Order: sequence, then C-alpha cells, then structure tokens
Amino acid sequence: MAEDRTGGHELDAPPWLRVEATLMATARLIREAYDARLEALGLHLSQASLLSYVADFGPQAQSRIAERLALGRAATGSMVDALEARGLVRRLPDPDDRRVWLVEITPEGKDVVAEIAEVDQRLRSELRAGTTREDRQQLAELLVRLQSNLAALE
Amino acid sequence: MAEDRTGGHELDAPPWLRVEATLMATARLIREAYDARLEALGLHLSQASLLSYVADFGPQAQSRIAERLALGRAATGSMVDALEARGLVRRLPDPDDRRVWLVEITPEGKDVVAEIAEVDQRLRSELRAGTTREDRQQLAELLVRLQSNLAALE
DNA sequence: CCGGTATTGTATGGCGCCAGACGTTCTGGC
DNA sequence: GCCAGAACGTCTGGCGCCATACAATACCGG
Repeated sequence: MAEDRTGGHELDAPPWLRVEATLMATARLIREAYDARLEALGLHLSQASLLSYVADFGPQAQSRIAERLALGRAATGSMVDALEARGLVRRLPDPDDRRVWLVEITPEGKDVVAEIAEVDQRLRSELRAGTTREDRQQLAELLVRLQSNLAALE
Repeated sequence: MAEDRTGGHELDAPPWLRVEATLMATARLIREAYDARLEALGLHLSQASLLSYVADFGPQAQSRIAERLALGRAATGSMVDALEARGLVRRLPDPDDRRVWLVEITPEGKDVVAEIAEVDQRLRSELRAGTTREDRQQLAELLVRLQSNLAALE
C-alpha cells in the first residue's frame, strides 16, 4: 500500500499518522468482512461477540458485558434489546441487585453461536494466509501493550 | 489463537472473535487519543491525516484522497468542506478536468500541519513504550498482509 | 460527431457508537 | 435508620462514516 511513489523521498517513510490510519482502515475492513458473513444470521460483529461472550461465561450483567467488549453501556443495552427481540438472549432479574439485568443465552441463541463459530473459523483461516502463528501472537501482545499505554495516558 | 478449542475451560480464553474485537477497540482508543490531542487544533484524526497528505503530496483530487485514506468520497468531501471553511485548505479547479477539485494546502494549513506533526510525534513516543522497532515493523507488515487478504476475499 | 458508459463530487438517509443527563437502586459513614 | 454518593440501565442528541442516488463532465467505439 504505502508505496509513496515520491521517487527519491524516504525509503519507507512512516509518514506520521499513516500507520494509525492503516490500523483503523484494517479494523474497519475486518468488521465489514465479518458483517458481510454474519448478515445471513441477521447480526453484526458486535452482536456476535456479545452472544459468544454470554454463551461462554453464562448470565452476565450488561455493565460487565459492556466493559468486556469495550463498548458503552447504552450501546450494549440496545444490542441486548435487539438480540432479545430475536429470542437469542433473555433478560433475567438479578436476585441480589434489582438494578441489574442478567443477560442469558437461550437455546436458540446457542444454535446461532455455533454458526457464528463456524463463520469465524472460516474467515480467520482466510485472513491468516501468509502469516505465522508468531506474527499473530505478537500482534495480540502488541495490541495489549498499546491498550495499556493508551489507558495510562489519560 | 483459534485452536484453543475449549480443551476444558480456558483460563483466559481468547475466544473466537475476541482478537478482532480487541483490534477494533484499540483502533478506537487510538483515534480517541488523537482526537483529544488534536481538539486544541479544532480537528480530528481523519482531518489531520487529510491535511498531512495534501501537505506532503501537493494538490490532489478528492477521489485520490479518499482512496488513499480509505474513506468514502462523500466523507472526504465534507471533510474538505470543513477544512476549507477554516482556511486550511483551498479548492482549485483542475484545468484538465472540470469535474474535479484539486485540494491544496494553504499557508495557514501548513502551520497547522507542523503542529499536527508535533502532536503526532509526542503521542507516538508515548504509545511506543515497551515495544521494539521490530514489533512495530511487524505490525505494519501484518496489517498490510491482512488488508491484501481482505481485498482478496470479496 | 454522437451515443453509451465510466468517473467526479454532492446530497440524503441510515447505522453503529458515544457522552451526558436521568430515574432507580445499592452502599457506606454517621 | 438515614442520607450522600456510587453504580446500573435507559434515553436523547450528536458524530463519523457509509451506500445509494444524482447531475455534471469525461472518455471511447461507432
């Protein structure tokens, strides 16, 4: 991509914001790829992540879900609305705290999660082409590092 | 990352879509960090990128800018509107094609670009804490690879 | 030169998400 | 017990961006 054809400029100029922009663009492309493949299931990446999360970890409060998915509480709430309307998820009152809803996966939701996992695995293997396991592991670590640096900034 | 296959339970399972979600969340955090620091200049990351781009490469058609920044033409157009309203950028008619506007940086724009570069360099050095040059280079390469894989999918 | 097609920039409507304000409920110091 | 403050979930408004449709202009085969 960045073959800044500036003839005799920098060799591989890391032109300022370019790397960040690339990261963001890649993230968007990935989301679009997932969204396209999840469209048949009637949901998009964030919803699929939410569903997988409650499937894995059992009934969870919305705040915790929001925190885990790095989303806002409002967005999480409306996503739960949508998933609930489709019967993939159910809201249970928390017996110990009347403010919170525990979001639980339904049997229908579990079926969908299985399909999501398939979609995910297929797409992942396509994306992995030409990359090594170490590459990906290092990417994951770098992302974590970046996040902690970002958190330390504020 | 994907082959954790629920051997029983994982301790810190990186289940399925989690890595992608992390990527997206990181991208968003980075954008927010930039936006916060660029707020004093009255612009956000995409506008700053646009400005830097036309500063580096001279007058460019909006479509080329959009393509280079991985944005839509409409979004690019309204960003140019905003930058033009602030006098940071100017629209010149292309003498060879009456459909296109050539977007050119103004002297005031150049001043702002210098400030952007400063902000960028400072934030970059903060983000780099605890990462090596190889890490970052590998990240850049991996992103390129991912993008090309994504492009090949459609 | 003429017609169809591609391309440029713009306008419109929609989507995902956030930030702030709000009512409700829990919690800890007095 | 009681009351200030924190936490949960919801609502509203806004932002950045996209997809689509559109008019104007360019390109190309007859």
